Amino acid sequence: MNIGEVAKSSSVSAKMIRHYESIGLIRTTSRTLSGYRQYHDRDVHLLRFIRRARDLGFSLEQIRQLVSLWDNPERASADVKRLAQAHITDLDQRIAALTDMRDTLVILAKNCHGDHRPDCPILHGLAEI
Amino acid sequence: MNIGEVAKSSSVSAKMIRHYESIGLIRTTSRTLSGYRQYHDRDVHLLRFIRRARDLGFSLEQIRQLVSLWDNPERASADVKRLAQAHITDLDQRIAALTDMRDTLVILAKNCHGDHRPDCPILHGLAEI
DNA sequence: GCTTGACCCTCCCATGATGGGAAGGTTAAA
DNA sequence: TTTAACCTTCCCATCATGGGAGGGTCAAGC
Repeated sequence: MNIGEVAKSSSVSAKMIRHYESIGLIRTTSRTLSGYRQYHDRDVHLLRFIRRARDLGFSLEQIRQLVSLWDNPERASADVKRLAQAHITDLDQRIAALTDMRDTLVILAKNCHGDHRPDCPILHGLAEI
Repeated sequence: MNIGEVAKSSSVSAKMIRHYESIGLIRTTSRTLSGYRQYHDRDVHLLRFIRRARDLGFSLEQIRQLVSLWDNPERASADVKRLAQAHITDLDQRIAALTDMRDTLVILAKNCHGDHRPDCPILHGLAEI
């Protein structure tokens, strides 16, 4: 399989596949005589795994660890769970931060007439909170 | 005032103040003979305004518009409100995306024993969702 | 008057994940 | 043989922020 086909069936762009190779997240693969990368089914599986981890918001550094656990039949599920829970905590913090922003902004916007007049509690709030 | 004092009282780092100047978010300021930037109280106010807008998650591009509205006594509050509501919508989308990730991950983690055994629904989920 | 430490200056580089695009080689079908 | 659709590497951009090098300036204490 060439990189384009793998990209299509894994939903990871060719650009990203090359990038993941360059940072050592996936192994270098064999090449044809003309230099084209050659892939197999197992590469598609790995890239799908990576893609799903990305979709869940894991960083590439975390994914590196997840892949290594995935690859290791001797792993302890506790190690995986620890990674997942650290990420859940991080997500919770980010959600909380965004929610705080949102709530503040909603309050400010609620008091703004939103008409032709210049007076605006939003600008006021930004200037004087 | 030198840049360090402004940085301290606006909570915007000197590094960022220079950067904001370089991208035209704030005006260039006068200099001493030796080249030190000189600031006044109004600069501190502007930087605090910018800092608060950043704290609410506005992008520098949005802040550029907010600053221009803030500066303009003829503004219509509707323009400010429109900006704010676009940002609220954006925040809501980001919160929803992160919450989806979190919920999926929580479900996966709940079913994971988290012990010494290798079997792990989290890895399973990533490999086969 | 000189040293010293705390400032300030500009310039370049790094982050994290992703994409754009240039310049050029390869393949397969018409 | 042409052509279109591939592939290659390399460099640059995003966004907001910081680190650090290399060097100039200022003020306080001796």
